[in-house]
Amino acid sequence: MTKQQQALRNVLDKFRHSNINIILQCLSSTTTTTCHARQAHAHILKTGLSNHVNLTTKLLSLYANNHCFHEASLILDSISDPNVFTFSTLIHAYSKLSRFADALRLFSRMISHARLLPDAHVFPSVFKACAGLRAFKLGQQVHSFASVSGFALDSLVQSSLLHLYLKCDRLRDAHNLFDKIAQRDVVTWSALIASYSRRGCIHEVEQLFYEMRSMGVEPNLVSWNGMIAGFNHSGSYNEAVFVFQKMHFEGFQPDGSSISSVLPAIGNLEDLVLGIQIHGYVIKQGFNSDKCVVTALIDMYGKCACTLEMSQVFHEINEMDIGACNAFITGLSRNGQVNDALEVFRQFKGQGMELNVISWTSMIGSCSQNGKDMEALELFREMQVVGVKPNSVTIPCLLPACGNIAALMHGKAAHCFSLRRGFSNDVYVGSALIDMYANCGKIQLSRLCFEKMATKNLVCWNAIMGGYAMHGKAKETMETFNLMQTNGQKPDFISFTCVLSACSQNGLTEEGWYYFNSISQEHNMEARMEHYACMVTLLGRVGKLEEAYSMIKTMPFEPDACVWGALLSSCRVHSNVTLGEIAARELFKLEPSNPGNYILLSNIYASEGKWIEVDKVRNMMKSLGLRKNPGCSWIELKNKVHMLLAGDKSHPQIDQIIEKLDKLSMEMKKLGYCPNTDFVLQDVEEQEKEQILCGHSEKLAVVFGLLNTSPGSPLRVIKNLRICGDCHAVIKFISNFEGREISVRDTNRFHHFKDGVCSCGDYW
DNA sequence: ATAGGGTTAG
Repeated sequence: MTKQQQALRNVLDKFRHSNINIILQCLSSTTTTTCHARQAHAHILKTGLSNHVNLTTKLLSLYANNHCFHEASLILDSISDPNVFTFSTLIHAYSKLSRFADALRLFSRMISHARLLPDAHVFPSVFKACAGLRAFKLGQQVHSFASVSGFALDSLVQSSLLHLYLKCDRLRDAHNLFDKIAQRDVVTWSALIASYSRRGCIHEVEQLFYEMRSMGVEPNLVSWNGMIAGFNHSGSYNEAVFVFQKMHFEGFQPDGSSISSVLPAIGNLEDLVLGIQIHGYVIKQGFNSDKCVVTALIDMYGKCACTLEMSQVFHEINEMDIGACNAFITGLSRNGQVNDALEVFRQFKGQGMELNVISWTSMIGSCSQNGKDMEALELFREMQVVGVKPNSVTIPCLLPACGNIAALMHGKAAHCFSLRRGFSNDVYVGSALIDMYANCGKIQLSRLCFEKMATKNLVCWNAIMGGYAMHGKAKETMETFNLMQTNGQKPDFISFTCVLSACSQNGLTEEGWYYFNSISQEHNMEARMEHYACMVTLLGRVGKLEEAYSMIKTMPFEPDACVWGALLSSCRVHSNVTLGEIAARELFKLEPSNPGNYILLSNIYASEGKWIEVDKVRNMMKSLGLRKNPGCSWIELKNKVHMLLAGDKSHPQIDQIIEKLDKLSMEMKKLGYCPNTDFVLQDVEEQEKEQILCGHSEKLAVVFGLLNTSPGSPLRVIKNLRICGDCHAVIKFISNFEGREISVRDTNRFHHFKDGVCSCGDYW
């Protein structure tokens, strides 16, 4: 080869080199596919430039960023003399694509086998890998190594170490480090803001935001987004929307992150108008391919009860995403379509969709909130069979299902599971356990759980008080109520409902008035509907019907069916026709098709011998098509029941009751009627009722199961059976009612009672 | 080649 030829070759090489270099540079700044990487690779091989480290490093990066880690590591191995650049590139790619263990392995290979001294640039990727694996100790070792290598004060190293601390929940260490960092730029500040915002510490977020401004660091889009997310996590939805608008006003164009942070807030505020505006913006800006944005949109429409719009957004998705599916499932069950949700869930599963812990948890939660308790238990089992690990959120979703059907063994199993997995200190898990044990009739175990909890928040205190109240333990409820305040925990409206409910069940008028008045006088809060309802029940129970009525009249809001129902059932007990008529009239307006109200009124008339009025109510029911209800024919039957029960009213025994019921139902059947459970126990005192029920739950379930009852009655029985703690009886009982309709309001009332929120009404 | 942000379950 002549010198000229050699020179020409060099020029050509250089030309090719810069050519490929330009191509690779272009590729690295755009979205590429594996195909691009292969073409570039072929080009490099053809031109014989594969010994140029800078070119192969770029190629390696191209492969790695397209998830072709096998090719990338082959290239690394093929380079005879790899430098820090090459290693860093691959480490960075591993970290970026969440292959944290691979990143750390390669880092270790670089410093031990290749004996290369890293520069400061590689540390952010390594710390990110440690953070991703929550490997705090390993991170500290890497930090020591960085310090020995002379990078201790490098701002890159410090910032990424801060990130590691934050990800590993070392907030205090992070703050100390933050104070030491000399050059705090917008990235450092934003990292801290984001970390506090994830925890919902909105005061810290606000403070940091304004502190950074006063230090002359102007917040960027990421800082703003962190602030929006912070308000969102802390439940300050109005503020989240306000900050979003303010950010826009200050000239920042919201990006996908801003949208997905603000949409949940809009959904929680049910501000559909704003939600639709944001949807428009999403379409205009082309964010509808962003998975988080789409998920947040589905969630928002679900929260605004727009199921059609929600389905539309969901079905327009090109590439299915588990987040969107989960939001869709929850959206359906949130809007009372739990059967559809279950069907969709099964479909996803059948299609081989990889359901995650959120999918299973939300489905379990939907079932246990909608009376599908057995399904919830089955799903919990199934998720573990397919290898999805339940987490600390799954347990509080599952436990209500155990409580609803008094499935004590399942509840205990979930409790043990929580202990093993270390969830038992979680306040949500603890409160759900307290609630579950109370529902299964094991109030002592509730108490034990409560006492074992290291930290107690308002929810825990309310849970134990609700348990006591449910078991009619007024003394314990009041003691706990006082204790929570000496422990510095302020009561909320639920706490008051618990204590008032306990007072009302036990007829403690004086105490009831004291707590009721203290709501506004001592605690500067306003009494809510349920508090008034408790008071009406209490006054009604002790026979102060006029006082109860004047309470209703002076209520600052329109009384609901629970309040009038409480008055009506008291009127039944104390045979007050005048007030009974008033209450019934209101109830007929509020719930025209609830037969229970008509029955109660006719009960009152009958007890006063007003047979003409009884007939009128009966005709009213007939004209409304409520004929089928067994209560219609109650007068003839009631006398028979009373005759039958008269003999041993003081201490009735279950066997005798069953016997009488048998006789009764035969009599009734002869007359062409079915007995109503309300007959059986209506004149028995509460305390006695529990005595009767206790220990005889199964028999009772069988008896009641045979009866054709009004909608309220099965709920009453379920409650009593739950307090007996007899799972089998409850299940048997529920299965008797499968397919029969229990109205939504009844179910709500039932749930209200369960939460200790409502003690009123004619059912309990 | 270089750090920071978002969604869905209580």
